[in-house]
Amino acid sequence: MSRKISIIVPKIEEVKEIWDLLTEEDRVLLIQNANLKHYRRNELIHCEGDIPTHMMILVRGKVKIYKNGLGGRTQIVRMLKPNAWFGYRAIFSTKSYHGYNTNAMATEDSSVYQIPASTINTLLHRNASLAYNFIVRLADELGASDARVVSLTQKHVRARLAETILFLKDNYGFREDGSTLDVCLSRDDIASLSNMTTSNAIRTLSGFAKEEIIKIEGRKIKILDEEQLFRINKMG
Amino acid sequence: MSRKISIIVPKIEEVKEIWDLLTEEDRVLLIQNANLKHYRRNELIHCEGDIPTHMMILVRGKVKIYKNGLGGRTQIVRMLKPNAWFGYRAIFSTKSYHGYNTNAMATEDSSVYQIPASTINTLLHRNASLAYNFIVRLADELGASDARVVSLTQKHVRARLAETILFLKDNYGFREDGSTLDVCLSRDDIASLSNMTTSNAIRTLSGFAKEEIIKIEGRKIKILDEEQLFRINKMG
DNA sequence: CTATATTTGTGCTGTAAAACATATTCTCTT
DNA sequence: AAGAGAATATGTTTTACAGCACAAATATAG
Repeated sequence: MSRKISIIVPKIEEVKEIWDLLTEEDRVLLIQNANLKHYRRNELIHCEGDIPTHMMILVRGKVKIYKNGLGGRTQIVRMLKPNAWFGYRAIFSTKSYHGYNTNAMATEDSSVYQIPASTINTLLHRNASLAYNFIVRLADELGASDARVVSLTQKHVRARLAETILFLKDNYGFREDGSTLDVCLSRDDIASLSNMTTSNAIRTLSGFAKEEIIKIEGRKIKILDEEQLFRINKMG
Repeated sequence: MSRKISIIVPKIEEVKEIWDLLTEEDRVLLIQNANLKHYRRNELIHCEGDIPTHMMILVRGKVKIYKNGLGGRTQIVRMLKPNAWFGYRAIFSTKSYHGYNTNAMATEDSSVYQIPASTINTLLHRNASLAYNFIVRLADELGASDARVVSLTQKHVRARLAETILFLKDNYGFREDGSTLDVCLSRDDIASLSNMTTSNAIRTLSGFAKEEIIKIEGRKIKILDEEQLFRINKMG
């Protein structure tokens, strides 16, 4: 049974990160072409191999970007929060003739503006500030990705999990209580973020709980001792 | 004792990848500001923490970009060949107030054009084609970096080493004989590329040699059975 | 041209984390 | 509300690979 629910999302004009960079002419083009889409939790937004036709701006919800690895193992490469742009890397890459090389899935109900690749390319070629903004975004993401290579290959499970928890805190922040992460992920997703098996994510997580570094209540994670998480992240 | 040796490098005008995108005015600015520098084998070009002041274009030699990981372990994140641009990510990133987060070292005698960050920023803000070119480069590198995360974390040593050998072949190609890699790296560098210990790189490399997949002669690697390398890279 | 350091090559040992096995609890669907 | 299928939890076994020790071969310097 489907029930009508009113979903509140910002208008494209309210997505300051992009709007403020545009000229009047650009804005008209964007409004004419931006298209809002809604996704439910666990719905796939795009898939490895799909031909990228749109850039997307997440305006509500949370999205995971992940790759399918060997033997069904998946690796989350990015986690998005509202106002994040995504799906644009594949548009630009010379190496994307085989389509996206990541999957995007809503980890909670989400809304997304879709902007055709052609519109983006038009805007980029006539708006240097926008182009520069893309360069900065890509540079940041590349820096993060390079850093991830080292963390995920060299750190031990405890350090990797601590890093994941701290990342989730930095990215999504806390709820009203000031200590519970404002994001709910399955143990499996936490494992994919931290490059470990689900068993190990569960085990290590409950280890942290026993040491009173965190408190777990279902999928809610409350940080009790952030200092200690820093230490584990650094020292192992 | 220093002996004068004439080093042959292309003029900045001959670096087509950038020159062709520039207007007459841009070209004047570039020539006025580009500065050629030479580095000997194993010389450090920039270092983690250094404040990035220049973008660089490698015009002769080979350079490794690497990160210092835990306990002295290093991780090579990119290997450059002539005409590669580097050092530009750190210029753009909003997260680089602590300087570069990678090191760059010449793995053989190399020459590099240095272009001040200010010059690059001026060019980017008035030349949309150049900006777009940067976007494409960054998008490609980001795609490669994301792929690397999965390869290095999920594949086994044999597969990782096979991937490294195939990468070196794609990146640097063969010598005149059509089968010897046109690049000489220490076992240590091969290990850093493949995320394994030096011992394991040596062991696995001589394993491949025993299986007649490759032939090793000091640091020279000759590919005997590329098909088999593909298979090992894919299947493990 | 020695002397010292670095790189390369092998074997052995220990261990972190994957793989597997099995409950138990949660959460969808009908 | 009941039953099926996920997701969570925890213990046991296995193994891939790091870590170490040491020898031989190269490279570098004095």
